[in-house]
Amino acid sequence: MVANARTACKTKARAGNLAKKNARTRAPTPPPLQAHLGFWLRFVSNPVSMRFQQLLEAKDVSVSEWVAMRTLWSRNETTHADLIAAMGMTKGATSKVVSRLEQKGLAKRQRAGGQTREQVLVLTAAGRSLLPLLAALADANDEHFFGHLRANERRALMRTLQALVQHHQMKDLPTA
Amino acid sequence: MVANARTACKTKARAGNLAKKNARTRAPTPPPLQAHLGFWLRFVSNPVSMRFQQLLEAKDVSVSEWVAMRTLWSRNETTHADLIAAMGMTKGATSKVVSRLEQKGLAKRQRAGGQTREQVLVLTAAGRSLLPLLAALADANDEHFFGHLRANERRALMRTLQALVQHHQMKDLPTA
DNA sequence: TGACTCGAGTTTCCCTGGAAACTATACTAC
DNA sequence: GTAGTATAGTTTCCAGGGAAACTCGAGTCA
Repeated sequence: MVANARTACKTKARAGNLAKKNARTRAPTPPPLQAHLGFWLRFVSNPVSMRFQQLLEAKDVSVSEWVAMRTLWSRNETTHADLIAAMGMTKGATSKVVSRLEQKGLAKRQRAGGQTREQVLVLTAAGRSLLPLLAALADANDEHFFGHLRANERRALMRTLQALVQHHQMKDLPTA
Repeated sequence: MVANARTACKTKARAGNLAKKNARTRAPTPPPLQAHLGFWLRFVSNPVSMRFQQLLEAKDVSVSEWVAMRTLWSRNETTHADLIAAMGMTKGATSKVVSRLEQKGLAKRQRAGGQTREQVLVLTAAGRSLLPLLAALADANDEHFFGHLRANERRALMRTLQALVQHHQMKDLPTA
């Protein structure tokens, strides 16, 4: 119970009492992990991401680097702020991703025209030529996991997920 | 191109040539991130997990600790090996989770009967009394994200995800 | 019994991301 | 112009997980 005192310190006596009460009244067995949709989402999402990560590894690129590169590809000029918003990571983490891309020679930081302090980020030639390969890996990974679904099943799943994003106004890009 | 040499070193000239060819032939714009189901899965899964993580934080428990605790709850005797399999983490990471639980007084390592080196892991009284609270948070989180769906929509989503698990024989528990 | 091997669990090292402190540039007010 | 403030981006520190080295108890075979 020692360490639990630390636990309780945030929720104060209320939580402690509740816990005691639950123990005393023999609360029914709580629902299993598998009862939650969140569980299954992650259960599926994890291996999908992990496999993609392994595919990218052969090209010495991480998933977040891929996301950043694909984001830069779409736009002529991307500011660091844009990238932060697009990637849904903190600015610190984003900065580090850009630094890694720069080290690998796949992207460059550039000062915007009028000496502003904002940066413009662009893919290098190497980055642009590598990107289609990475995109192919992304396609292959999706195909591997979802290729056996019928077209309407895939659409249904995608629509469901998009509807959730819409409904909850989720805005962050998944990155890791 | 400097760092890219490093990239190419694994895939050798083949990849390099392919990249060059793609650049030369003006490959069509690769599909956007949003074209992939994997993307949407993670897009939804991430905030769900993150919100759950925040809920758990108030009880000073992490998601992986919750998974471990919920796993221990279900069984009378769980060996460390069982837990590793159930959590889908490496044994090193699992060991650390158990250590944290032990420090917090929520679980205990015990030697199995005959002096074997295998451990049996059990929740402490504190752990058992805390668990229903955590389970309630899991329920609340699921309700928050999926409560607005109709029962048949929820079932459809869950069945789809479970079918994917089945089809690909995914076995790892999501943990982070 | 003693040397060897096997394998359960721990520890160490490294990587990545978040939080927050920090730096430095640009803008505002005077 | 100069002081003060806001903010773009970087750096530092910390936590958690994977990989792999390591430790040590438990069998095996001579």
